Amino acid sequence: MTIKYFLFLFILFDIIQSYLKPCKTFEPSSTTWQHLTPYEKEGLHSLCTLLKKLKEKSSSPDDIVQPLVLLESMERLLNEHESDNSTLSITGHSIIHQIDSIQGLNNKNRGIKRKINHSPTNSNCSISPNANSTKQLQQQQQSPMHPHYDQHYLHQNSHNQHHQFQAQMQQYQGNASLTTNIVTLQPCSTIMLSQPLAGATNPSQSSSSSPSSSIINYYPQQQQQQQQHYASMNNYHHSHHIQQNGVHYNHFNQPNHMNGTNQISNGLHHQQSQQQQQPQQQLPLPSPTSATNQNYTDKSIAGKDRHKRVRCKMCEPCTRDDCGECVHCKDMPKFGGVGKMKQCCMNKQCIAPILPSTASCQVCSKKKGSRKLSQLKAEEVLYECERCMEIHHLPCFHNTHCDVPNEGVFSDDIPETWLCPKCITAGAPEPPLYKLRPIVRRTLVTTNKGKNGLIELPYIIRSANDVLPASMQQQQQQQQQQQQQQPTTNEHCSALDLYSTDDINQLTSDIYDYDTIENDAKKRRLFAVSYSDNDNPMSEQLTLNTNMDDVDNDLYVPQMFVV
DNA sequence: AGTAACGTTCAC
DNA sequence: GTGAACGTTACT
Ligand SMILES: [Zn+2]
Ligand SMILES: [Zn+2]
Ligand SMILES: [Zn+2]
Ligand SMILES: [Zn+2]
Repeated sequence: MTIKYFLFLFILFDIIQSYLKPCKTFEPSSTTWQHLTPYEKEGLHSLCTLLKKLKEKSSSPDDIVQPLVLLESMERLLNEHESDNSTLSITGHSIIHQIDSIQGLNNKNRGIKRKINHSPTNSNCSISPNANSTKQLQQQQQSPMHPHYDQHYLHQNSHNQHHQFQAQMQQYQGNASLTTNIVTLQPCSTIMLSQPLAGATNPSQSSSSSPSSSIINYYPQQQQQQQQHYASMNNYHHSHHIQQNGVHYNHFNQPNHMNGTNQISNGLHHQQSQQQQQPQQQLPLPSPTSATNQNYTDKSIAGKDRHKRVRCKMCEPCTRDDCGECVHCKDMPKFGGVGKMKQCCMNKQCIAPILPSTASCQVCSKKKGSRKLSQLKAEEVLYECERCMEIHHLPCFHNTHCDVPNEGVFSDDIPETWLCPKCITAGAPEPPLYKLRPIVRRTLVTTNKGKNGLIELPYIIRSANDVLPASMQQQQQQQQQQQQQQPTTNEHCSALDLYSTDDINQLTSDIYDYDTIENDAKKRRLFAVSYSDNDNPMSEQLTLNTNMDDVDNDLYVPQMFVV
């Protein structure tokens, strides 16, 4: 016991000695004076007392070579740090959350400044650039600061951290030519480095666009509550049942509220939608009425009605490894990033996104489950409508919508996707690409399908005499089928024909491994065509039962099905 | 519970 | 129009 005890003591002494050594050369007035925390002082004090006692008993540990000297230095340290300000010592709280510019370096303030809940109790303290009053700092923690420090953020509860921050900033100001790096490693320590961490960033160069800012914080700011507005796509169907002939279309009230995916947006953005009835019109009209943001917020829709698509894990990109080089990889913790972007590696974007196993039929509520597509019987396959986003088993759909005259049309590009008879009947206009799910849109873009990957409305667009007798419909279906097999005018064009050179450049510029993806897409198209050539799909459809187990066919819904 | 990453929101 | 951020969903 005693041995352990002394060993412990010795280690403590050692640590304290080495820790305090650098401080001896500074005066308390120096800006680099290291203030001790109350705990350090308390511990030092008790150690000091203990060593004194031991010495009086002449039983000081053998491992302490010069107990007297040690005792002296400890006492001196205690004296020197008598008046230390504990608020300037290490507090365990990170004081800097985002600093991109120091003294005009890297002035650009990047990243999102989320709109803060404007409640006065909000404790976030992004610093307002034009706030000059320091009173508010004490009143609320909305921390305005010296204007010089705008674009910098403090954490909450930062009255004392404010001092810390200023103390550190003073060092910068005092050493205009010297670049000192503050690295907040974790909430309990802030370490000052005299050189940049990675690479030898020349301080004199850092006024340029060097991405490595002088202060690096590995701990992001306390996360603000992000109020997400899920104007669920399922909003769409709420009025759907009401109107049979009218066209429901999501119109755009918020042209600036768009949907981006990190780095892979290809210029197509998803807009917030609101349902609107547009009787007998094909084209969406922007609503003249001003809808507020609240119109888009429907928290009742949260949760189960929100479903997403997931990667198939079987296509070629899905089987790749994280490249470790793209922005998303670099953001991942496993590659040393902080994990803010939370996106899949750009090199392994799925080209056949599927419904998740949790997706369920809107009629019978049965879940898809973890079975592969090829293991399901045809009537067990769930299909999501490309436009209304509803998910149904085909039998369930027809059981509940027997009044809907048209037949569904299936996508040959996106698994488990169709254009439901309701939407066909309603003549829902083709959604712009940016209204698709990012993962779906990406697939269409990377396979060079673009808008041609969208399912076309079969009848209504073509002829004015829409209402056809059932037999005629049957005929037309067959025609459609044929047209699909012998590609339609649209598909007839090679993908390159469909885009201007500029478009191609636009498309290709963002695609990481474009050639590979394009080859995959070609293979897929070939496969789809060959499949539908073999049999007469028309006669097979209803009894199909997806007996394609010998082919690895999980990813690809064959060409056009007619239900 | 922990991790991956999708979809929405927002700043620029 | 574009990309970062981040809440949320899906998977393990
Ligand atoms: Zn990557
Ligand atoms: Zn995939
Ligand atoms: Zn069902
Ligand atoms: Zn639909």
